Amino acid sequence: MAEHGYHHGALRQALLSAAADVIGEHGAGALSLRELARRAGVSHAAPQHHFGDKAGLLTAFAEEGFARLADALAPAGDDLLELGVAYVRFALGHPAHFQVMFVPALYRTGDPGVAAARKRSWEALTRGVERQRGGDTADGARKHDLEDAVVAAWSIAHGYASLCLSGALPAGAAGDVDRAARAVLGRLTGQPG
Amino acid sequence: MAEHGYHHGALRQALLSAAADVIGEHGAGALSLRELARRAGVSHAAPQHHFGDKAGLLTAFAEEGFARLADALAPAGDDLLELGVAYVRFALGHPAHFQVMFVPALYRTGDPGVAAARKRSWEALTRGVERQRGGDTADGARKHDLEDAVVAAWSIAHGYASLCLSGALPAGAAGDVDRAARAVLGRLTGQPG
DNA sequence: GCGGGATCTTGACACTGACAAGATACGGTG
DNA sequence: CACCGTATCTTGTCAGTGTCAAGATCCCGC
Repeated sequence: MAEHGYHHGALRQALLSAAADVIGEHGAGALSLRELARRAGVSHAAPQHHFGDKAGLLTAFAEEGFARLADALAPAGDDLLELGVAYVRFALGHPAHFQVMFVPALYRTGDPGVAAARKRSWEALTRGVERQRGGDTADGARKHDLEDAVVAAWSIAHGYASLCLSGALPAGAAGDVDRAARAVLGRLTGQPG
Repeated sequence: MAEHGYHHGALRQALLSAAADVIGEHGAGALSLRELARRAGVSHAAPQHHFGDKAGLLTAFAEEGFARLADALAPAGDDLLELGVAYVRFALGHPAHFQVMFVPALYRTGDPGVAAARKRSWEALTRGVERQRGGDTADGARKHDLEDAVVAAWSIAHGYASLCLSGALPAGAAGDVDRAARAVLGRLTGQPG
């Protein structure tokens, strides 16, 4: 599985994996195709064949992220609070992916693969809100209201995750992710304490 | 005020201003000191005298951002909803600053100036939550609860702003920022419609 | 009016992303 | 098995960038 002379065998995945390490440690700005090639033990231009250019690599990286997010959200079913907790857990568990996914300047957001994976995630979120609100979304007014509710739920989960990752929060949340996330996200769904 | 032969006169501010343009258009990753120098009409190494290195420039840029955020939050007083709206309005009105401020890998987050400006912003946010909850924060349990409430409020405002900027939201919010923000942020403070 | 420090320039070096052309390995076809 | 086409990887090159070092120019206080 390694040490082939010429062909690496699984270079594409190796590069994506190395990218997660680098971005997680030093941020997306410090990412270098040549550094990834070095880590994978191939020549400096090898990545180009698989991804075309840097944006191509990050596009694949973002797609991988959205796919994993949708997978991480699935077990939560349609329980809104659990969806939020799963969202936060994904962000803190895959900081590099999360970081890239929401910076459109880094990759080609219109890429079909990315769009499909992103749609899966959005649908998982929407399902949770629909269920919590009773499920009747027939008339326009209620539909508009539903969208606001989805955005609100997504916002608080996304914002909490972002603030955690950016180190802006006054520590605390470090150890017990789920509990802290629940305490914050619970504010939205009703239970105040 | 311009066209000096050797001395630019206000290079530092000109560079920060140019940085806002570039980052706003092409993202922080596309920022180039040489490009900034070109836009300011100075030589390629001129920025170094004012900022030392790229991280130095972005540190100054982030500090400017936090200072402007604190200023933008001040008029909202201690009205929690208005604070949230002001926060979102700042983010959408200063996308470049907002984008840099919350990516610690880009600059020196420990810089004294940055820390001070950030503290001002945090205090403005906390004030709003304290007032909405009645003001009694004496005993420990309630204090802990207060912190959760601050984080929740900050999270939803920050998350909504981030999602808007990342283009992840299904359009809509574009035209009427204040209304859309109010509809979303209102979910947290109680009024459901 | 002059000296010193702040401001800017010029020149250089290593590193990066991208391109082009060539080398090597793999898989199917005869 | 021999062969060829293609996917994969390499080597070489170029412009652009960040950073450093040394020098030029300007402004202010004395």
